[in-house]
Amino acid sequence: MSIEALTEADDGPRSKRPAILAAAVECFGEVGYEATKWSEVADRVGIGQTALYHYFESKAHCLLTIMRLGLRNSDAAFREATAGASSSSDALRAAVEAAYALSPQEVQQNRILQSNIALLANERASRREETERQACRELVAQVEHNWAELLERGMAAGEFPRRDPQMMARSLLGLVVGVWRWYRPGGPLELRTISDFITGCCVRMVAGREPDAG
Amino acid sequence: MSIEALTEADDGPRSKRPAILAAAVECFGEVGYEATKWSEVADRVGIGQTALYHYFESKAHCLLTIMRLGLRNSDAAFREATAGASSSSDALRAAVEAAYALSPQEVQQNRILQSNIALLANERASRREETERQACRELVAQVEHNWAELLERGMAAGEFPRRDPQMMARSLLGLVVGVWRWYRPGGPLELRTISDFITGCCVRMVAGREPDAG
DNA sequence: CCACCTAACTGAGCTGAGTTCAGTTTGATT
DNA sequence: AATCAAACTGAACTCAGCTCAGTTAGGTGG
Repeated sequence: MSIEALTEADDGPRSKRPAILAAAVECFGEVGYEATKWSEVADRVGIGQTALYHYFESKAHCLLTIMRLGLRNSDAAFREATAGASSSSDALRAAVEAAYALSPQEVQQNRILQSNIALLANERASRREETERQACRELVAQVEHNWAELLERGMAAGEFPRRDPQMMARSLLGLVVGVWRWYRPGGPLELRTISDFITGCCVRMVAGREPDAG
Repeated sequence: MSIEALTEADDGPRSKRPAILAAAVECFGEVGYEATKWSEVADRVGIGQTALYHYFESKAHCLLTIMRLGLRNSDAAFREATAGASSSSDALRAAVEAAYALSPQEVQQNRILQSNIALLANERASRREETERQACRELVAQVEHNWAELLERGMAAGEFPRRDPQMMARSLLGLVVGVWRWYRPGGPLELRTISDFITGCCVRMVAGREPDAG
């Protein structure tokens, strides 16, 4: 199992942090955060339940970490995908395609992020959880900002009609990430097909003029 | 507080079911399902914690009921809104507008539905919870079907370009309900403004042709 | 080889929200 | 007033998340 998307710089060589995160992504993705027993994660990693607390303050702290890393990856993928685009329209296509260029594990990570996004709304009691939550909120704002900036450039260049960039960014994001609510790896639809379809929707939404009424 | 959207036929005159549902909508909407204490709901209604179990088998059963009633209302609102439309384009606009013609309490209900939609994926252990879950799944399918049918008619009539109706329906729904992830009553944006904006997005997505590349 | 240190880990037990249960109250009906 | 069902309660149980005091594993300096 790939653990690149779940590793951070400050993990020592003996650390089981990435392994715990990977196991948690599996569990949370399969049966949901609430329904997974924290001890089940420990079993999959092959350690006692209490060893988890050497790495994470709580089950919620683990979830928030997964969410932050997912957001970090999304942010990085957007930047990389749009860096070399010659037009805003190309950048838009590249950004949407990048959002779906994911391994099955990363898909799970995004589904988890999407399912538990409401967790970011309210303050957390413990220090470390709150720190992760704040980091997530900043990354969400950053991702929204990335899309809004792309839109603003396209509008300034005359490629896109002028519309509220923030609301448009949120709408695009809603459209793009809404897919994780129903897509399942190995399901009837290929991710490539979905990606092309959604790209078309985004382009029409952003670049399209109002069609004639009727 | 309005309790129309939370009442069912088989509630007796002394029943506190609607009151419990209303209190639960408040709590679940404010701090989230997981973070609300079941006893807090009892306190708001003014009954002991155990009295809740006279009406609901569990906290999850209550949540699933809230979700089912929200879906029932969405389904009904769609039918009512689109019944008298003269064209598919008008029906589309009416359907989107109807999705946002909600009281603050119904907005909360939709936010709860959206936040906990993943709960419908996995089987429930207890009978009554599983019954509610199945009902929710059928209503979700029904709502998707409503939108897909609207799109198919528009395509058949030549109003909309031909595209996969189911994927388009899901995309529209993702766009429409995605708003509940960031909208808050009393926030900077009026629901009316959002409604108009999203309507435009939906129309361009569905009726728009691919704009010229560039 | 040993002393030492820190990261990694464990078993036993605590905590509290969700839940069960046996029994009581309330209110309508006859 | 007697009766019955719906509505309700207090005490106790469950069990997943979590705490804590103490142990093991692996690496480093003497």
